[in-house]
Formats: sequence, structure tokens, C-alpha cells
Amino acid sequence: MPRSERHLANTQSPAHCDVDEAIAACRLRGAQMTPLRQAVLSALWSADRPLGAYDLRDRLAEECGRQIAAPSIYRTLDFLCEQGVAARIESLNAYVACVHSDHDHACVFLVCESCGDAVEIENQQVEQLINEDAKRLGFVVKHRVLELSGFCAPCQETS
Amino acid sequence: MPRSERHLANTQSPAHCDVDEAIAACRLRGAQMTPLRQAVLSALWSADRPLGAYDLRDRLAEECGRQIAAPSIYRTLDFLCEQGVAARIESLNAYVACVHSDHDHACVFLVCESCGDAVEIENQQVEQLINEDAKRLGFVVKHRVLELSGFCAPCQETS
DNA sequence: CATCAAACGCAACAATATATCATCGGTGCA
DNA sequence: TGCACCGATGATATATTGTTGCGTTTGATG
Ligand SMILES: [Zn+2]
Ligand SMILES: [Zn+2]
Ligand SMILES: [Zn+2]
Ligand SMILES: [Zn+2]
Repeated sequence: MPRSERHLANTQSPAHCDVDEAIAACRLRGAQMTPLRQAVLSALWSADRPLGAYDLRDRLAEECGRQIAAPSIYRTLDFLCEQGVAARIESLNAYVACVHSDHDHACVFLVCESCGDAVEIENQQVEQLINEDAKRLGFVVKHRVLELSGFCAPCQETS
Repeated sequence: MPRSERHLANTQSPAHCDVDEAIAACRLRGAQMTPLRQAVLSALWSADRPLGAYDLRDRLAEECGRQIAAPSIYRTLDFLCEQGVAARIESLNAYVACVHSDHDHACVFLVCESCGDAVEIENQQVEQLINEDAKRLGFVVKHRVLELSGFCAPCQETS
């Protein structure tokens, strides 16, 4: 199931957006949504799992007919992550479209070791607890990496 | 301040161990604590920041007089992480000695973007909340990646 | 149109991680 | 003793991921 339909099955997070909304939101913030940036974001939305930078390059190559160089891919991904419409999953060296890009939040990913898919959830209580810890230590948080790896429900049945 | 003295300054986590205790604990579990494994773990304990696999290789080279190949380093680090006496920080591609290896827990790291150091804390409430989320979705958690990047207290004063 | 900054292309490179096979040393056993 | 076995390590090559530097193009703006 591609990311664009995934929210139908996710009971955790009521607020969602789609790729067009994400693009519109970036434009509203004054960001340049170039063809490449839109193409990369679309590719992430239509993927059924997190994509590495080089996966993305190959997928775009098929669509565009030409090879886009690695630096362009990385720059584009950096941009999309800064805009909050995509996110990097550190434990996979891969990227996904954020399904909650209509509001500020810390993405939490459940990454299945069997099927490779990553589901995004949100938990404001966790965010708050972590912020309190950081504050107590005088640590100013700029970015949060919250990833759980394991086995998703469908993959457990088949084992 | 190397990791081996760090606990004196950490008000968060009362329970701590040192490198010798960690080695002893592995032995009790029946794990083979070879010279290489002990050397790598000691290097992590005496480091004042997370070390990449190749950093470790270079440090060990100075001590041992010979180059240890990358695969050996990675195998050793995998072993130490499985034993719970070290941990990988995904957002840095680097490794640290775990300061709470005397009991099971999810490591939480506060990673400073300025000085590069990572302080480990523990938060059982966060662990529990995350486990509940996972359970609700039928997801079986095998591993948790909880990392906050930002700026530590000392580094804020100097900016 | 002229100007300027941001985005992009391109080539080379660096850093991180893995695959594969050979070797070594202890353990158990004929 | 001689030998098969197994886990740990060594060694080489290679794969994957990410970056730097620099020149060119693009597009917004006046
Ligand atoms: Zn998100
Ligand atoms: Zn799965
Ligand atoms: Zn720990
Ligand atoms: Zn710092």
C-alpha cells in the first residue's frame, strides 16, 4: 500500500495531508517548489517503503529519462526534510514522506525488519517527556530521532 | 571528560557500571571476551565522544601497533551492542559505551551538534509509552533508536 | 533587459559498511 | 595422537552512502 493510501489504515493519527497539500504548504511558506523537488516528493508518496537516496535516483531516472546526480538528490531531500514534508529514517539511511506535515511534530517510525516498511505515528506525550528531560539537563533540542524496529502485525502472522 | 568519569556529572541515572564490570557481565553470560573485544570496549570507555568504526580502527592501530581491518571492527561492535555494553548512535554513524549496561533499558542519547559529545540518559516512562503505542498497532519491538540532537548546556554559553 | 541568488549538473572523492574466503586456536572425540 | 568442528579473526575486494568544489542554468525581481 503506497503512502498516499496508508492513512486509511492508521488509527493513531487523525490529521493527514497528501502530496498536493504538502506542496501547497511549502509554497505558502515562500519555498520554491521546483519540478525536481515535486518529483522527489511524489516518488516518496507513491513508494510503499522508505527509499534510499540512490533508490530515488533510479526511480526518477525511469520517469524523467535522465540520471539525476547524487548531490541533487541529497540537496532535494535536505530541502524536503527542512520543510517538514519528508523525513529521514536514520536507522535505514532512507527517506519517507511525512504524513503529518500539516503541523509541527516529532515523527515516530515503526520500522519492520521483515517487510522493510515504516509506519509513522505521533505521540505528544513522548515528545513532552523528552523535552522535559532535555530541559532539566539544559540541553536545547533541535531534532528528534525516534525509531522502533521490529515486526509489524502482518509480518508476524506469516512467520 | 571521558565516559569513565562521566557518571559523576550525570544526575539522571543513578545506576552505572564501568568497563571492568561490563566485561565481567559479558563473561557471566558465557560470551567470549577476547582481547580485541576488550580493547574496543576500553577504547569506547576512554573516548570523550562517540567514535566511528574507522576512528576506532585508528585508535587501536596506535595502541596495538598494527591495523585491524574494518570488518573485524564492525563484527566486534556488533557483538558489543548485542551484549548491551555498547550502543550505536544512528544519527552519527558512531558508537559509545553504554553507561547502564548492568540492566536492560532503551538508551536515549542527547547529541550535541557543537562539541559532538553524546550523553546517555534513560527514561522508563518514554519506553513504556512507546511500547504501548507499538502494542496497540500489533508491532513487536526489537530495538529502539531514541536520539535528540541539539546543543548541550556548556556549548550554549560559548555561543 | 540586467542583475542576483538559488537551484542544478557534473566530476571526483570520501566515508561507511559488507561480502567472501583464508587462517588460527581451542574443544571434543575416534 | 590425529582429526573434524566451530567461533573468532585476518585479508582483500567491493558495495553503499554521502560530500565537496565549481561552473552553469534558471527564475524572480526591478
Ligand atoms: Zn512526521
Ligand atoms: Zn512487516
Ligand atoms: Zn544504555
Ligand atoms: Zn556541546
